Amino acid sequence: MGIQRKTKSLDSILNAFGDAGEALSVKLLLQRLQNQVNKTTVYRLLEKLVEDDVLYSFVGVDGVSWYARCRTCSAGSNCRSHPHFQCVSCNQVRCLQGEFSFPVPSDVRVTDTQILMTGYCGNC
Amino acid sequence: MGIQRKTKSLDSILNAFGDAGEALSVKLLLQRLQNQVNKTTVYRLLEKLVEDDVLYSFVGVDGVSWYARCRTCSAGSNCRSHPHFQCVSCNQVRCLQGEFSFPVPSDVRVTDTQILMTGYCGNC
DNA sequence: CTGTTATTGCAATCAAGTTGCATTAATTTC
DNA sequence: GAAATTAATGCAACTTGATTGCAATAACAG
Repeated sequence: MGIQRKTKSLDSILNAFGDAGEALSVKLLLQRLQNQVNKTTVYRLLEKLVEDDVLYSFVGVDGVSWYARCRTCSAGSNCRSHPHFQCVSCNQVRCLQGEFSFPVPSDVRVTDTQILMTGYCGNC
Repeated sequence: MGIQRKTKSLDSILNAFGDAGEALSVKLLLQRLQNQVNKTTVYRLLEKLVEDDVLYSFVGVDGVSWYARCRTCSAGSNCRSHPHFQCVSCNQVRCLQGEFSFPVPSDVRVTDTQILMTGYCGNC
């Protein structure tokens, strides 16, 4: 159903993401919000924001979901399918640019592609 | 530390995977083993088998781990980095072949790449 | 066969994520 | 601006995938 009302929680969450295109997990987000917003509310708002294409989400190596607002993708384009890098040491996630295409079997219909590279970031 | 003793549980698990290169989650595996092997044991053996490069693992769309023995990759090669397809309807996972390469930022060191395509399989 | 120690099973626990429900607060209508 | 409507919130309880401690069991080396 998407976002319908402009609330304080919504504002806090969007602010937390900033403009850097940084990816956040719910855990990180809650820390950053200093638990001023309830966990359940965060999950629900994130879900709606993804639905509204304001954020997109993907699953990290550890099975945890990450959320980000992509600065390089315009509203309509499918920003769910660009590659991400996650550091196995500090867990930080970074969005990467990049074009790609894959050979796909004829009997499957692909709607989404996730590319997750893992390794060590510059600091680790 | 890897596998050190040949046990019944180990045998059952390896049999469950068969030679088809099919990917299994712990849940599926336990069903297939009809719970003859303890959940904890399954997790521990899977971990060791991945360590020994007998199996490899990756994370599905829902954050659940999947395990598979790849028939197309030889022992030494990095079979962790080939693409997978997961059906969003029946959740089945299929290993795909395919070459790929991506531009990577210079300050990160990539050790692993996961490519997960999602959509609808032939049956769904 | 016996001793060593890897492996196993169980119960308890952890963490991510979800749900039901009563309360609160945006927004609409007048 | 006040009242009514209903989306959004917070809390507690719960679900599920995965992990851990520990005592019992079973590979296997000698």
